[in-house]
Amino acid sequence: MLAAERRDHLLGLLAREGKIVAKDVAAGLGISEDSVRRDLRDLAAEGLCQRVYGGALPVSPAVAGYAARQAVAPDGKRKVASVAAGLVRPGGALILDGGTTALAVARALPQDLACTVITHSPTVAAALLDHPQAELFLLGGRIFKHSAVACGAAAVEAAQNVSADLCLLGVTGVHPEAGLTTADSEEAAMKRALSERAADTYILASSEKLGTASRFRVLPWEKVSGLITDAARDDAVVEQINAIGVEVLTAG
Amino acid sequence: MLAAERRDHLLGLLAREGKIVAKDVAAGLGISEDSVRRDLRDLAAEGLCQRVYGGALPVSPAVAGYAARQAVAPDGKRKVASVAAGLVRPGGALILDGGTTALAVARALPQDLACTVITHSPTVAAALLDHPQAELFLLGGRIFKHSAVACGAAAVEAAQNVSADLCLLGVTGVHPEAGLTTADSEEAAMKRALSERAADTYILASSEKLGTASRFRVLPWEKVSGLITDAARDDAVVEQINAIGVEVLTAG
DNA sequence: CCTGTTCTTGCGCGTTTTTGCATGTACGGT
DNA sequence: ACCGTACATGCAAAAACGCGCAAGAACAGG
Repeated sequence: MLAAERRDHLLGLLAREGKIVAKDVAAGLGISEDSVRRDLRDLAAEGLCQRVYGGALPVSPAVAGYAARQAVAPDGKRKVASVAAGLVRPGGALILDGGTTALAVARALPQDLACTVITHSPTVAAALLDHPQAELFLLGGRIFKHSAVACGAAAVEAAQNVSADLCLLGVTGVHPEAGLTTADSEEAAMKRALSERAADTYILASSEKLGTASRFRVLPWEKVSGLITDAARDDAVVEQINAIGVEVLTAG
Repeated sequence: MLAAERRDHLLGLLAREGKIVAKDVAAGLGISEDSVRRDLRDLAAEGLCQRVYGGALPVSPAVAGYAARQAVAPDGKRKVASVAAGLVRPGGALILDGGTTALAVARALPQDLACTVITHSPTVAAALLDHPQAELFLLGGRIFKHSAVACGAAAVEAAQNVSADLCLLGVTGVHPEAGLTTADSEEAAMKRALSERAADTYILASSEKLGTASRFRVLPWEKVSGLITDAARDDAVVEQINAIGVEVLTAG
């Protein structure tokens, strides 16, 4: 049994049955549970499955979690969102990323703020429908369920036709050396495209993202105007980022 | 039964039935009530449910979802949506309009239907995020707030790049002579553009729309494959439309 | 063909997580 | 106010996990 063959088998099983129990697979294939666990760990690192105690589940449950997650914005994200919302000038144009933090920003925008918001996230767009003064522009494309945003060639192309004063990006990894990273390459490309269409780019990073890195790089620090976080001003990672020359806005 | 799987099951149950009774679930799954209680406590800690004596409730009526929200949708629209959802073939491609009736269709689509849905409505897109098998394509453009859909030149242009088997359109006026009409010219143009990209176009029309006409024409009857309504089969307007040669699907 | 290296795989071992049960406490209906 | 039920907590057994290690296979280069 080839290793790659085994991984395919696991993915097939996952798609067919909706779950994987490490013990059963090991017994069925006559290999050790360790190998199964190792494979599962690798697949999870590539975002192809979700590792859970006892086996693995498809990544899609993460989507179900998304709808539920957006109901309650953790305190950290709310603080970050509030600071970010303060950066938006009346009459200005804002490019707003997708994800839970960006959604929190949308909700934190003053109800009667007159500005233009450009987004590739249907949930962000839906959240801004009740801002009567806000002009909304939606970037279309194939929707990546994982994070509920439009990505891919069509979305990047659509982004080329807009420009703005400010771009607020969410990422999954913020690291002094690795820069800004995210788990999906398409998403990374999309965020890059958005950033290039704005005069200034600020990163939304609740404290748990600091010091971590994901697989795909979004931007190097040079392309970023600032970082918005709820971490303490004397946090080790915050100080390192400050030393690079990036403005850090802390939400105490 | 994996622990994570059990938690998903609980969340699903919560969304479907609007409540969880710890005892029943424990009996149904053949596990101890303690495990159920522990799971509920964890979910509550993450803000995914509200713990109550005896079980749990959704964190907010909005998340309760589906069962509750659909009850909010007027009965007529729900019936129309249900019939419309039945027209969608597995593996097929559907162009879905915006508006409350189209949103009801999105919610009426089977959770695990594998199909492609193209829409210019961020709310429809958001509603379909939890359909793991559905491929979603969003048409971008300037958002018209009153109906919450992308319209205008960019949106029409984006629509030119897609095609589908079926297009489901909502309108505000359905009249035997005036044809299909709506209140906004941009929206009318957008609906026209969508209709042209699909092999078949069906109109979603709850009974109160029948016999009325709005300012801007969307389509003449010749361009329409059928009408889906909750009006009676022997309704005067329905019979007139039938006489024109348009298929009328009634949702008894 | 031989050798050193790298990668994979299975196993042992200590650690962590889960789970059902028992106990005492808090709650809600009657 | 009382009684049954639901609850939290502590506990111990079992399962799952991660890590390090060593044997073996595959591989590259001389």
